[in-house]
Amino acid sequence: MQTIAKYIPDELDRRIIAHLRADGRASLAKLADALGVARGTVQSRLDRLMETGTLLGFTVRVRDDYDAQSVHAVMMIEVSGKSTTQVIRKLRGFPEIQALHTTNGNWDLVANIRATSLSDFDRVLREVRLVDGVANSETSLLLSSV
Amino acid sequence: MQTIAKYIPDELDRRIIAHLRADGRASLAKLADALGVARGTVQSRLDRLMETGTLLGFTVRVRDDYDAQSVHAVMMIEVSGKSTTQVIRKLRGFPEIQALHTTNGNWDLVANIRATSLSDFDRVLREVRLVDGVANSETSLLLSSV
DNA sequence: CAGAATGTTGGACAATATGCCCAGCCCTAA
DNA sequence: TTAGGGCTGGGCATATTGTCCAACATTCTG
Repeated sequence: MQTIAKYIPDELDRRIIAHLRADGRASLAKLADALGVARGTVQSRLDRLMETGTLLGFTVRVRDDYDAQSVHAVMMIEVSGKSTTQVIRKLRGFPEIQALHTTNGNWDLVANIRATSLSDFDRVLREVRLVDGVANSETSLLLSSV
Repeated sequence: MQTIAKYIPDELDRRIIAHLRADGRASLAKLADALGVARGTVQSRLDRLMETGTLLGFTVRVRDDYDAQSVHAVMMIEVSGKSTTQVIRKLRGFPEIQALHTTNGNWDLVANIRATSLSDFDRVLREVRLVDGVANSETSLLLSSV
């Protein structure tokens, strides 16, 4: 087994992240301007933050009540063999998978799924189960928040 | 006072949002390509989604342990008999339970748990299992966001 | 200490992406 | 039928990105 040293963001990294949290689509030029550093610096920092996994990606903030009429579920996934990394890469391609976590115990991955309709949801489930390396899965539809 | 009619996103809006959730920095051209519509369409839709407040803004997804080292888990709960309502009431009293959903299938409830330490987490698990009406449970520690 | 490695800077450049405009087309409501 | 709204494909100027580079400062290392 290999020990992966976690990248520790420094002051500048944190300022970049703070700005991106407020505006995830800010251009590198604007960020560099706001932070008082060269554009290339922001660019390389951002690359590194992504490579090291400190930043997982970019997303959009949606109004709270947006998901009212959507299908929400949690899917537990068992991965066969050592293909976890590949499976993760594949699953990250599903826009319906809102969050993806590794886990311990009976399962290997926990996915948060959101689809726009039951048929859409059904399609996603089928597709996920067809992903190479997905050995088994168990899905719980979240019916209501209580 | 003026009544603001809430803008109702249609199918295309929702597909745009789904993609942006997966990649908030995707270019309009790529989105248009992926969705099979003209770039101008995506551009005007996105403008409208922002103007109407359906979309609140863009942000970055940061690795879980960036802010604090907290323990995050999802707990599947089976309730015995017809005591679901009572169990829910009890569980809602746990500050560590961030979200609680009813569900179908093998389990009755899905709880999102966040604790500040492993020992704290352990305490919560024990207490939940002691709640009257909780017949069975299965907890998956979420190790990392991927 | 000297040299190497790393990071930042300012600048350059081509390739992309954006913002804005247009005319034409289709559909729906009046 | 007419008007309005939305989508399309296109054009065009500007902004942004990805990628280099040489120069300089700082840190690490033997």
